[in-house]
Amino acid sequence: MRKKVTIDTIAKIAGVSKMTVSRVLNHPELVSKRTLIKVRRIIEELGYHPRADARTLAGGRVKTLGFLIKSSSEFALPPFYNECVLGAFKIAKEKGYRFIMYDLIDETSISLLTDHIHSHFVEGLIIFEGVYEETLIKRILDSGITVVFVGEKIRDDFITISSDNKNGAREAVEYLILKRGCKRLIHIAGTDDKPSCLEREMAYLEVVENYGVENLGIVRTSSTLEGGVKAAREIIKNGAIPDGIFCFSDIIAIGAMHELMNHGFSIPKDIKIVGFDDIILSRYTTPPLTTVHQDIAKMGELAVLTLIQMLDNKNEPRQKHIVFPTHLVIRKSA
Amino acid sequence: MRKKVTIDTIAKIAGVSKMTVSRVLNHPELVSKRTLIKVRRIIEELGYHPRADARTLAGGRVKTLGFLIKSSSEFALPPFYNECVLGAFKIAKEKGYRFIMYDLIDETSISLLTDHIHSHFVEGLIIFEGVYEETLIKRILDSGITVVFVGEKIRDDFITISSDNKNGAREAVEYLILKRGCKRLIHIAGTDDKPSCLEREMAYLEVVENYGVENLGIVRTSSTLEGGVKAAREIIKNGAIPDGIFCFSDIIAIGAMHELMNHGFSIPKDIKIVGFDDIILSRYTTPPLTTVHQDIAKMGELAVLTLIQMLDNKNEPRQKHIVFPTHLVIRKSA
DNA sequence: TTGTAGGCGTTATCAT
DNA sequence: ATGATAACGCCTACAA
Repeated sequence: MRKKVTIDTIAKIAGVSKMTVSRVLNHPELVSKRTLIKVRRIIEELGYHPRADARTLAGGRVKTLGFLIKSSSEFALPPFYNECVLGAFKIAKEKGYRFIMYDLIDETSISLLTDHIHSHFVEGLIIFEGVYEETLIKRILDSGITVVFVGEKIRDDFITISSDNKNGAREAVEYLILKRGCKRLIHIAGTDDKPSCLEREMAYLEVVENYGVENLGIVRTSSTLEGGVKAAREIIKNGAIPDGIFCFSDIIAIGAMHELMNHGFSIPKDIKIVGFDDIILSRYTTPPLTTVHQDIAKMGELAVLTLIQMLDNKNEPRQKHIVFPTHLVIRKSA
Repeated sequence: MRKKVTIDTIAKIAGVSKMTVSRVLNHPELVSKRTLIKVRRIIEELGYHPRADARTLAGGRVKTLGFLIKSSSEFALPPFYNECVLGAFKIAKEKGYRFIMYDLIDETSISLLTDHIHSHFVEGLIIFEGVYEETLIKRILDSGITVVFVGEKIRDDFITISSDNKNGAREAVEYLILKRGCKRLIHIAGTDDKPSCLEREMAYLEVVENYGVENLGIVRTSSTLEGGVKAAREIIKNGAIPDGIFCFSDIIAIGAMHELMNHGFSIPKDIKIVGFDDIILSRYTTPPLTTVHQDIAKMGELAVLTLIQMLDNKNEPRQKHIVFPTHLVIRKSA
């Protein structure tokens, strides 16, 4: 292991002060062409890397964004986040920002985030749906770090980017009733009291009532494959078999569909199923899933764009709350 | 935003030196009970968080592990990693270590990792299968950071934890031939030249030759759902329809199965399909996927255990290369 | 058990 | 265009 090379090493060899080296790194436009080239060559030769900790301690920037998610028992990165993260990452990279995903599943994990916030190792945060405990959010906001919420409109006073849960759910249930002739419906709902859960559930209830269709009930379950399986079992056990099911999420729908078919039900012949999210996987199930499409990737992209704008210009966008439209994607499950 | 509180703030209020505060944080056993309580209370009251950057700069530890992965076009965290990461995270948490996932998909992303390495923001690295460019690995190893490789035995001189690709693949293909009576086989292989690809492919070739069964060919594709779809299309286009397919990975198998069924083939009736990995998803497809099980979660757990042992005791485990057994899980696709 | 001094590597600020 | 100096917040080493 060769000896450590610091900014001083470079400065000495180049015959300049370390400030000049620092400038080469951070404000090359303030350095003369000749020294710039010389210093850069030496940096290259010695494989010098500035220490980010010394840098942040001294007040420098790191151009790093944080993404707050919450893992499930099945997925370190639950599928719902996937495309949002993918979209966000794409834009971040384009803008020269790096990113870290912070899983907020427990205190150990959270301490990493708080460490990084206080060290200024992250400059801005995107808080995804699913992370919404009041106390945790409060702790984060108290640090004063710049923040954008994605997926849920849970705070009036901060930027949020969400999608039109109500209309999406409405369209799905109406499709089941009007186009597929369903008469006995069930909604598999989430377990949380976050807006997305509530709004989709409410829309379901409204539509069912509107059209005078029978509501066999609402089954609550966690948004996992296994959650879907359990919900399906419960439905089967109860004995009141619906001809249509509207699920809170695709991942639930996939689990439920699997279990239902396992028990000999044919989909969509016996039971029609509609999901919500339109995750990538939904195109590859058998039958492919009919679902409410959210443009999750675009939401991620916009979130990053907004965040970077706030960071670079230190101003807020005029519109605090953006709501993306949704639309039904009809495949084979309903 | 309240004024920033540093170790000095606490020290002054507590009427002690900042070293005592530092000790309270890092070596509480060296501090008298009374001061300990007093200082802790003040820390709590003011919500003081030590700055991790100042800490690492001064030589402190952060107890953070890094997980090196590579995203795909479809997944920010490809399913293959999922359970390994889940297992690794579990143990890390138990041991009081935090973790960061580093996606090494491009230079911007990589720069984050190198920043963190040089700042000592990560103490040890787990390098997963899929990250294996010579130059990149070399760069990482040159930094001198402690490392464990998981999924591939790509380096003789470092710790690796991998699974028995050869036997797994052999068992899968033999099952297809011996138990399911397949006579015309195809292997959908990966595109990389990493050991797992090579070994599975080689085993396929050997078994096919051994039993004098017809090898319709090897189709290469990327390990994504879409890759599986493309491979299936190619097979269909070529016109030589196999009665059995052995896939490099489950994710490929799921994509291929989907496309094949799309084209009217019945699985397993017309074509039998076997995957590799046994990712969670494989239990939920229709039909559920027959596949070679790797104990990915356990590999992740052991990797972390090993890494922490190396970090804490500064010694290497006696056995440098661990190979986990695999076994065939028979479900419905073959 | 506690305190003092010094340094970790970088950047901001003010000079020149 | 470049340099000197101080400061960032914490920890190690040594001293009391």
